[in-house]
Amino acid sequence: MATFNLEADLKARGLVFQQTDDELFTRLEAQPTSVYCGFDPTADSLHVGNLLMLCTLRRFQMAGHRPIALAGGATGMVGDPGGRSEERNLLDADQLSANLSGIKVQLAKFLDFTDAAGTAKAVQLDNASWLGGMSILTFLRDVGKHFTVNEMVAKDSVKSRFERPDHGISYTEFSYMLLQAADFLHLYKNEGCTVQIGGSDQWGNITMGTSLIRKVTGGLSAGVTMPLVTKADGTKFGKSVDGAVWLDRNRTSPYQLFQFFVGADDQMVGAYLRFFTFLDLEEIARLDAETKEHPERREAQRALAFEVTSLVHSREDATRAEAASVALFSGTLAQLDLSTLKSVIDDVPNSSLDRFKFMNIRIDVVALMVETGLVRSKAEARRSIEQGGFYVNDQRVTDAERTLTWSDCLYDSYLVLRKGRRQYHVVIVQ
RNA sequence: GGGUCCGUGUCCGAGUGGCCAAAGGAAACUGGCUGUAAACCAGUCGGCUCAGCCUACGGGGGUUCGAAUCCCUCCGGGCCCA
Repeated sequence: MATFNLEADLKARGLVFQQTDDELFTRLEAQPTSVYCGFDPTADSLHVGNLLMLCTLRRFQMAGHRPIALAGGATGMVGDPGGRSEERNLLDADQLSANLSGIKVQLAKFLDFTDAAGTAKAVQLDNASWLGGMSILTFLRDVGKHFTVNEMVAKDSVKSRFERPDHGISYTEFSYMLLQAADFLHLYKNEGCTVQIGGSDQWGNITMGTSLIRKVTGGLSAGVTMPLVTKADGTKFGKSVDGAVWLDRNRTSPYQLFQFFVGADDQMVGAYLRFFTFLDLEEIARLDAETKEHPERREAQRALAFEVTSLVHSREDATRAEAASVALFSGTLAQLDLSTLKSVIDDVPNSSLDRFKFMNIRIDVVALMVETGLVRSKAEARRSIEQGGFYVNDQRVTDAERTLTWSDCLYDSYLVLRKGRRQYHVVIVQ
């Protein structure tokens, strides 16, 4: 721990996008503090978009600081005006607490919430517990009074809304930055929290907080933002065929998570390794070189996928996901022995089919594709077949009218369906 | 409260009585080339019992042989005035 240099590590990894002042890391080195980062509790799971903050918070904890994962139970109802957000719905108490506990499990994979962490023991707080009961007058007097509308209007998040002629911004959303500033002030006063971290889109909100703290208490606080994670073409990171990539295994299986990262661009894989893994920098530099020399080996991507899957799920899950990937992408599916095939199935999207039913009738391929969820409609299924993009046990299906019988099964029990290059689904006949 | 403009497919955005399942762009999917990469090229991109039919242009109602397009009304949003 003592040897871990936070500033050097963060900067070497390209994690520091902006920082409020130059001395902040010096102060951090001299004195452990509490660091906070907000997470949106609108679902019971986080997604890969949250990964950067999770990892960064962990790096702070590694350096001896106390991470505070703030669930925006209150602010989550309001909505940050930055994105294309629409007015949020209020979460009811039951839903919120379910979400919080789901998220807590995931946070615990990255942060140490146990006493073993000593003074750096992580905590999860919900801002509804202080903002929820605050009266509007208290808020206006203690928070609103310290800001001019002029400066609020100048924030990028707000400005962009003004510039869109077809959409305005509600007063509620306009207030968001003040609520976040109030959070920081609360944490500063009650939790000894002097640093807030966030994505680069949070810069404006963070500086509102540091400035509120200065005005109210005269105290010094700071903020650090991380770069926006993108794909090589600059588009949004974190979407796959089925939408968001979740950290919850029931929403996105370890295999799917592994696959998501294995598909990383050559151009970005080095940055992702620095962001999302705890491999040391020499090892990452080695992988960079490997990518340059033998990109086709995808060694960096494999390492990335393995590390992230290990972090989010477990080492065992990562090993299994990797084995499943090797088996499916080795190109010799039909030659796989039964035990290998069996061991792979659980990790790949799968479904089962009743054996008796299957023995008596022929199964329409198109219908099967829809049932497995590989396609959303029969039309899409036909299209996929017409375009030569559908395979059963590695054999391209050329006829949309094709039906399957028991004899098409591998080892009398399995149908390995594939759409396109890499979307697999195993049907188990039992 | 008054005036005015707007609400189109996943998103952006044309269309202002028939030629509209609706231009164009983006995203996405598939194929080709590769390395489970990117770029590039090609195709696809509402659904179905698929040469036909159904559903769709904020909701509902109406005019018309015929409406995304016209009228009424409701909902939502922008701007201006009070």
